[in-house]
Amino acid sequence: MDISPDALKQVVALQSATDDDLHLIYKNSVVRSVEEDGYFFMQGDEAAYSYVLASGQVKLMQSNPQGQQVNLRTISPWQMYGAIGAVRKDNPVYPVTAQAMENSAALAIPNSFFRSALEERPYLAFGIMNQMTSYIQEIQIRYRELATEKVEQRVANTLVRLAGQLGVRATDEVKIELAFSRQDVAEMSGTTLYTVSRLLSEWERRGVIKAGREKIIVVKPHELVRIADGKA
Amino acid sequence: MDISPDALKQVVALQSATDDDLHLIYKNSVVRSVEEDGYFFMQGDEAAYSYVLASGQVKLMQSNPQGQQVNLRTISPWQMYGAIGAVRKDNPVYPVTAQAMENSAALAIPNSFFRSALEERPYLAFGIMNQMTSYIQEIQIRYRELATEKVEQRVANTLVRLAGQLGVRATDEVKIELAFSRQDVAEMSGTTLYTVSRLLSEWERRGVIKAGREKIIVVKPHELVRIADGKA
DNA sequence: CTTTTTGTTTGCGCTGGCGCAAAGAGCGAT
DNA sequence: ATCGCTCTTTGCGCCAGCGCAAACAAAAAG
Repeated sequence: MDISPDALKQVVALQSATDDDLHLIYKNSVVRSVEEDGYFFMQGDEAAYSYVLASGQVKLMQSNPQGQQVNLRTISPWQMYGAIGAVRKDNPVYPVTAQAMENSAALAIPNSFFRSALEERPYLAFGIMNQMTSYIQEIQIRYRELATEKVEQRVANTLVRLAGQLGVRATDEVKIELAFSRQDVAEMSGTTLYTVSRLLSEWERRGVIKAGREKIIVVKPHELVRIADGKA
Repeated sequence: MDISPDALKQVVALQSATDDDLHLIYKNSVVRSVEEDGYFFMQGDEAAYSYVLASGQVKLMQSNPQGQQVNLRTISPWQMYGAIGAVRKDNPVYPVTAQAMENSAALAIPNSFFRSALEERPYLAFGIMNQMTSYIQEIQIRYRELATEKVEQRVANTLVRLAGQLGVRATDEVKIELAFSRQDVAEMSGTTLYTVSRLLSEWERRGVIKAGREKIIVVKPHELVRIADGKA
């Protein structure tokens, strides 16, 4: 994997870093490659590194003692993750598990270093705080949806969100392609694989999406939004 | 309301602030009093101030377009809230509504000032980031609970959490008193007032709690925890 | 003390969504 | 081409939890 200090300019959380800063971060970090289905870290592990994804795709999830799990976030290249431990001195433990959805590589920044960098450069902290507030806002909205909306709306919302964040627009019309299993979508929507399957089937019948094995093509995004809003 | 710079030492988010810092913050702020059921700010308002609660109790909630709402957080004195706008330059808008549950007073810190204070004093930013990470961890757990656990467990969990955060221990045994309506608890647990009522009735029959009008006394906390864990 | 307001309880019927089970389909490996 | 693995679909039965409605209870107002 080729990661250069220059590539780090794409990292939103580090947007106000200087070239020197990025070089320093780069020099103090190591690259970690994880193959599909492997883990960057597990919930409960000591949080020693913050990560910047360079290639592949990673999902952050949380499980309860019984092993049921929810997907909290999907990470695409040049997003930072696992940075919670960079801030806390006390019990720096990852609160989530980071699993590679495909072969992935990431820059692992030692928190001891990252922490002192933040202490010396307030403008870096703002980048991190901005990311945190964005995430807080998103998860609060999702929390509200989970509490107040019904499954159909939540699944539609999940697709809309995914399409916006990491959908690949196909050539002609407004087709947006997503690579997720029914189980994945269920864990993102707080429902079951069966219910997701039934909903996708119905939407396919209506021509809103096209479904395949671990693939969902959104044909009429606008219609999905209507469903998400409860107007269908 | 008497708020002194010294009192601000109790604010966890400002724990590493110097006396001078606290004085400066104090001098640049104003006190806002809001009576019961009044609002400090509404979801969507321009986020011009960060608040530190001095007295009373405030709940942070979010509503959807249809007006259904969820309670995200309950603020007790010397907690900071509404600080999301302090960090973001772009669209500083409160993502939640802050409503007083009783007559309350808070120190309103102008974000323009607070922001520059953070820029100049990295150690202050760490206090804020710490608060943010704590909150992220809590809401992620609650999100998972909402997605994977059943109502009985969630309501029990809500009571356990409330008891831990702001329960007042009664003299003798381990009684913990809480002042919330069934509706409040429902909005914190992602369920309905009816279901909460039914559950509380049953638990009262079993002697786990004592219920009153806008009052819940936890008699056997340990038993509640068992229910929350799904072992009852 | 009486009235009004606000919060609580509980019976009842309904249904959204769960989850088993079994069949079907897509994809990689040999 | 065929096998085998994994993911998906769908019929079916079930029940947790919703929400109306009406009675009840505790405060607050007058």
